[in-house]
Amino acid sequence: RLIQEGDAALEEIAAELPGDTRLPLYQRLAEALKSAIAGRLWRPGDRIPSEKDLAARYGVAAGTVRQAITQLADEGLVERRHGAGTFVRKPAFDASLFRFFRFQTEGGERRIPGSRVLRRHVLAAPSAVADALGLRPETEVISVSRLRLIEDEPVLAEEIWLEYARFEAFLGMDEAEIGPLLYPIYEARCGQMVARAQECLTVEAVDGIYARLLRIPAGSPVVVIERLALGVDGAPIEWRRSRGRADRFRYQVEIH
Amino acid sequence: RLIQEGDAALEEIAAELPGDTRLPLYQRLAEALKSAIAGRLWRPGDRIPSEKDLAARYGVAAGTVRQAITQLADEGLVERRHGAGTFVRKPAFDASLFRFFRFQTEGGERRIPGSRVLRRHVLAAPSAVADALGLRPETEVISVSRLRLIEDEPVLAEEIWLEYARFEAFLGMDEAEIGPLLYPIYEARCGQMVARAQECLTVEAVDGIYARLLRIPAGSPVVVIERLALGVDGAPIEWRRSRGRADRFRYQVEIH
DNA sequence: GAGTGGTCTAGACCACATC
DNA sequence: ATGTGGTCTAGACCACTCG
Repeated sequence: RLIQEGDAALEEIAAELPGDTRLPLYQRLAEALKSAIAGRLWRPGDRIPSEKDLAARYGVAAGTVRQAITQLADEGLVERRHGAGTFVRKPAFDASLFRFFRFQTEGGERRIPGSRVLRRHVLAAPSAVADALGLRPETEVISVSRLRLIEDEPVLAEEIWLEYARFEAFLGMDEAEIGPLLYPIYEARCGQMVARAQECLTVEAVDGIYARLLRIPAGSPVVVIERLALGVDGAPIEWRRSRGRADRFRYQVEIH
Repeated sequence: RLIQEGDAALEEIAAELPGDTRLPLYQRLAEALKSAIAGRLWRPGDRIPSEKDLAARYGVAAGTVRQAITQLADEGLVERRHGAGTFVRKPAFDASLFRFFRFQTEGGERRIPGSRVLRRHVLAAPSAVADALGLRPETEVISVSRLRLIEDEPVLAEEIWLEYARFEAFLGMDEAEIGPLLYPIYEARCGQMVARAQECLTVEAVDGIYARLLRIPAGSPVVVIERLALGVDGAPIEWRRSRGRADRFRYQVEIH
């Protein structure tokens, strides 16, 4: 069957997929699949329907489904396994931040630092925070202070900002319930799934408060990492500023 | 320069696809296209033959050519322009390094810093250099010291290492001929084309020599950028270590 | 208008994972 | 043995660029 402008059959099929009909089919399909993941219809670890199934369900060619899934795979939302199926990926961003640092734990293995939440409270968003999170000024936000340690040695001091309306459940949690990784908690308790993040790295001289937290002399250089975590739909979820000792910083990039 | 029918360069390419027959067709085709770029049959800025042409010349389906070119595009070797053609990209890595730094030139515009070559000489490769460049120990290499400045203010001190056998021509150049960007020179004078690079960033306290070059107090923090530049075939071409003031450092990443 | 890349279809066969 | 993703073909039409 040939597809032509004004084809009645196409109109019918296209109506099943949401979004601007002028957009390519595979992009609208990709959006539909993302919604299914964002809406937790398909959860991390799940196998999604086969490409053939999806093609039949949406009434498109297998190649089109393939193109849509390729986009999800490129964005890291999904993982293909030859012969087995396509699976929703479990995000693990907290671990990725620590690729930036070398924490010599005797053997030099990579470990997820422990976490100590120092403070959680609610306040009207400072303008920088409202800006980053895309909120109206004065929206209520949660501020979290947190120290991360390896073998009782502080390696990173973090301030974390969350929209109160979305993260009220986090505020109610007992401190003992909060493990070293926050994103699984966001997902389980608050229904907020982090899909990707942007980070900005700079170097500063550390001030008194953070010097004390990190147990280094005031004025020592620290690497500052500002992170904006985004949901599957691209909306900001969390804004975070972390400080770590510059003398342990190490970061690798590929340039293309 | 356009690649045209009857072009000698094109004739040479039209042949059987080399490589392991067990590999997917599109990968062997991608390799063949890369060779044409590495061998400078198609040069930066050139338009390569159309997908249809390539399909006909290699006797494969258009979709297979498309898949191969997609791979080159993903690797940044080539750029597609809808309706116009597919073009070999001109690499511009020297500029990309300077995205890491903010150089406030009054108006805040982005500028390529000037270059002052301080020293060029030949010696037996130190083991770290031989390692990085994949050379046998004691191979002769060229060491280059270089300072980069904006409005007469030093912003970056670089040490650069090149294999003597490949870069003899560079050593013979007059200092006045050497502009701020080295990679175009490598390409024009030495036939060495940089396709991509790996960088590793750390923070150090600056020692006396570099402090003097950068005109900052000894012991100030500097960001150290180690770069390994690779050719189209993935072989190491240049190893470089640059030092810049930490207080002007700024770097942004997307995490997926 | 001619030529280019971009989207989409339909179907074949293969390599791999799982049962 | 069955079903999955991976490769490949052949051809249609669309959207865009350029002379």
